[in-house]
Amino acid sequence: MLKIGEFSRLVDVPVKTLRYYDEIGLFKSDYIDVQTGYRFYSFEQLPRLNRLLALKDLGLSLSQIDQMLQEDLSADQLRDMLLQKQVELEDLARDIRERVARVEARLSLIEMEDKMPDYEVVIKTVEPVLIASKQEAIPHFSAIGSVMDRLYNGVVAHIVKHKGQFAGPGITVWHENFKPEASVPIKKTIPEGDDVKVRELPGDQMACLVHHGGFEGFPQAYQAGVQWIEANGYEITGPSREVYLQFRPDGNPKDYVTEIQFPVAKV
Amino acid sequence: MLKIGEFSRLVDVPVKTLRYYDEIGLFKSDYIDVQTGYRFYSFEQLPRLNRLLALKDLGLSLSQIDQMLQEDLSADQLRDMLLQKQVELEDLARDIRERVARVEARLSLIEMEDKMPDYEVVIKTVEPVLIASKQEAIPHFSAIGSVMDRLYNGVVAHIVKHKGQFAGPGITVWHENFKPEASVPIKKTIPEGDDVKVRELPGDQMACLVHHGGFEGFPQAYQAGVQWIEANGYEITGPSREVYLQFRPDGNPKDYVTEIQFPVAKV
DNA sequence: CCTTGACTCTCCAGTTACTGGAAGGTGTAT
DNA sequence: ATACACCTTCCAGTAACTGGAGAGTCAAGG
Repeated sequence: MLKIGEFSRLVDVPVKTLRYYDEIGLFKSDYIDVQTGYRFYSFEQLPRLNRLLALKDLGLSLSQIDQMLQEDLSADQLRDMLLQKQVELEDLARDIRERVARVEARLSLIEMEDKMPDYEVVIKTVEPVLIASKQEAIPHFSAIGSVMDRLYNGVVAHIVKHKGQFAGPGITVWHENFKPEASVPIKKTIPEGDDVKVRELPGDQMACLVHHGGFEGFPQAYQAGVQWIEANGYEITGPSREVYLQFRPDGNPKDYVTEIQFPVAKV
Repeated sequence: MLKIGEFSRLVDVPVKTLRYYDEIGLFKSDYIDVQTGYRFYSFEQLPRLNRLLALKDLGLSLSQIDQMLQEDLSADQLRDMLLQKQVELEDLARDIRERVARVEARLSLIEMEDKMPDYEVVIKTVEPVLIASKQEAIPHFSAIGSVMDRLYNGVVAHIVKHKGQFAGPGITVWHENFKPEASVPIKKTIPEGDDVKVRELPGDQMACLVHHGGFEGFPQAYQAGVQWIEANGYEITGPSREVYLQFRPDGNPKDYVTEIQFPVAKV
């Protein structure tokens, strides 16, 4: 019979930890002196503790270990638990590799620019939204402003006409061939018009970044987004979106806030 | 100005989490209504939150993020923190790879034997111990028993003669050429004898396993130990030891408990 | 025999980054 | 007027310990 300190030295497990295992019932002392409350451990307990420690070394949680230490567990059940743990660990390993890649990407940015990047890209899930929208090709780069004005005015007029309720800031979806879809979220569906469609913009996993300021800064922002997506092992899976979080045609462009979203998936 | 729920949807962070960040001062709401206590967030806060989320994605703790969000941090400091995190992550990655290897080793054992292994091997650090010891080559396999008896009797007699105090169970250190060193831990140093040495057995990282029963089972136990060490990417770096945790020459061999220790290092 | 120091006990608090729930106030649509 | 969604604070719980306070126990030395 060994006192807790002796046993602790023998198995190289802190006294506190042994008491904790005792408390949660994972590994009870063999015998407790009624007078003093001292715990006593025996050599017969070593196999159980060593098995416990070996399983802990595999990264299993104490409650999983508790299950695995049950005598009546079949080899199949044991295998299943280990297989599950294996999958878990491999997921974790992948996760960490990605993390390392992100840290490296950021380090190289800092090396280049000696500061944090201008645009922070985050992955998030956006909810589907019901929108009314109008689409039109842009004939020439310089015409973007006027075309967009026209599109949004058309959509807004249509919504107002059908007494629709606005549900958020405007969103431009950039389809192929430089063909923007000017969309305005609405609370409930309304009839479609000649050229105003009503549909649900699907939710998706998006790489997002926020741009503060006028539209002249957009190219840089897009570039930063695309670079991040490449560097972090994602690929763009659909049309990007611009969400005009803060915008008024008569406002100061400096105060504009736009979120740029790229639907992405892990390569 | 956005209420917490709206902001939550915008940044895809749970309301609870935003409140928590507010509480710990990591990310405060822009403004709080004095009447209602409602938190309000502004678009100007997006860059800080996005940076926060990006850093969180790297695996930094909230307090580290808090530091990195300070405005007055130099690029050098930023780089140092990231480099440190990189090292940390790489350590973690290695750790997980090793864990996966151990899980696989155990799975293959279970496949073979349809149960948990008979010997659990654990790595632990053993403390240095002061010992008195005597060494002698074993002429022939069959002579182990008698030689050991003689050695231990000699050491014990020597200790008693010099009024030394015993400090634990006997330990045999198996040096090369089948030359065991019978050692008995003592509390304080005593004079050496003709063939009894007094020295400190160094502490080390050891792969340990516990054998219950008589000496006839030792070969299997050693085999299990060596196999584990190979399978788990360690190598043996010195003489192995046997610690006779429970042993009496007149006792029943079934009750013997012996710990076998291999000094090891990661390959 | 007494004291000292090492050891043990229980109980409580703190760690991280939240999550869940209860009880109660607020804002808006029908 | 009343649902209902939303907001508030406060409290408890998570995993696996770790640290500390205050009090009792044990063995050796003087």
